[in-house]
Amino acid sequence: MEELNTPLLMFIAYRHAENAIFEGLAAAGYDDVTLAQGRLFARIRDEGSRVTELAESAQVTKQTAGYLVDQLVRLGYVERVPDPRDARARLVVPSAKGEEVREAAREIEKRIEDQWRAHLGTRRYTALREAMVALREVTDPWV
Amino acid sequence: MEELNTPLLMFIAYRHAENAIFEGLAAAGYDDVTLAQGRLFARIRDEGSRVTELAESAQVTKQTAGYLVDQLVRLGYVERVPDPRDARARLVVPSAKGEEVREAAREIEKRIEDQWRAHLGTRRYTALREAMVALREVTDPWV
DNA sequence: CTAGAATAGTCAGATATTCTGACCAGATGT
DNA sequence: ACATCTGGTCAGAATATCTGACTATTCTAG
Repeated sequence: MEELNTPLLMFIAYRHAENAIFEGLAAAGYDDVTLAQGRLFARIRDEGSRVTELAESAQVTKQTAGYLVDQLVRLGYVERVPDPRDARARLVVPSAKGEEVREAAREIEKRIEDQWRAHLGTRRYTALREAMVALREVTDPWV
Repeated sequence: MEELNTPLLMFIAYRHAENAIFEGLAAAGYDDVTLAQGRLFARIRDEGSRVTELAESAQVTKQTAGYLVDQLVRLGYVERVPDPRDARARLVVPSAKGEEVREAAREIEKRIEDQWRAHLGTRRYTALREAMVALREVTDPWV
């Protein structure tokens, strides 16, 4: 096994989890969502998110974000509701079906983390997670 | 700051590094490569890689990989040479210009890892890296 | 050694994703 | 109240990606 750089190692692990979640959801019947739609969907906060927020957090243009939200609306996973705090804005919130998906995704995600914890041992896994949280301070402009 | 799941934390860090490298290369004059091309390019091994290998490692179809390699050839970053071991196959190898880019990218990547190490402290950073390498055993089908 | 299966890669055509530029309506600051 | 900023959309183009079909070469089991 070659010596890969650290960011790439992180990407490998991330993508593994993403694949597992995507495939798990498809197996559970949620097979009409594409990866791009799913990535955006995963960014929606519980209270709902604005299109602009989603665009920033997923690092796409707001046009792209809007386009993907349209499709999620059509598929019945989210709804657009007015944002009471700003008449220009609308909040993208998960529908009932969307909440089901979120729950299912969280379930799978939890299984993956459990697998990782089992593989590394609780001590190392906790340290890893803690280090990733700390790293976010220098890697996430949205903190 | 909310509690993000571990895979997403990894993605955030990865993308930060990817952005920095992409922007750094653009600033150094390599501004004609797209992200998709760059991602594929980053997978090319020193000895050269086959299109099929690149496709597998980047998780795209071989058609897509071939399409991106075509563009990299046209931009002068890689060449296709016959694979002496298999007359069906051709190896994608970096050109002289491609080697320059690789070197520049490695340079930036190193600076990022140095920054991370400085932020976490050598002890935690080393532990993080070591954990990521170990994690690869359960997340990378290509190990 | 040879037929059949597998592998490396390409061509063609369709779909999905993403971008740039222009624009509107509501909010904010002086 | 005027200019500016912000949230979002519309239109059109470029990029990336896929599925399906195909050729050429290699591998494998008789």
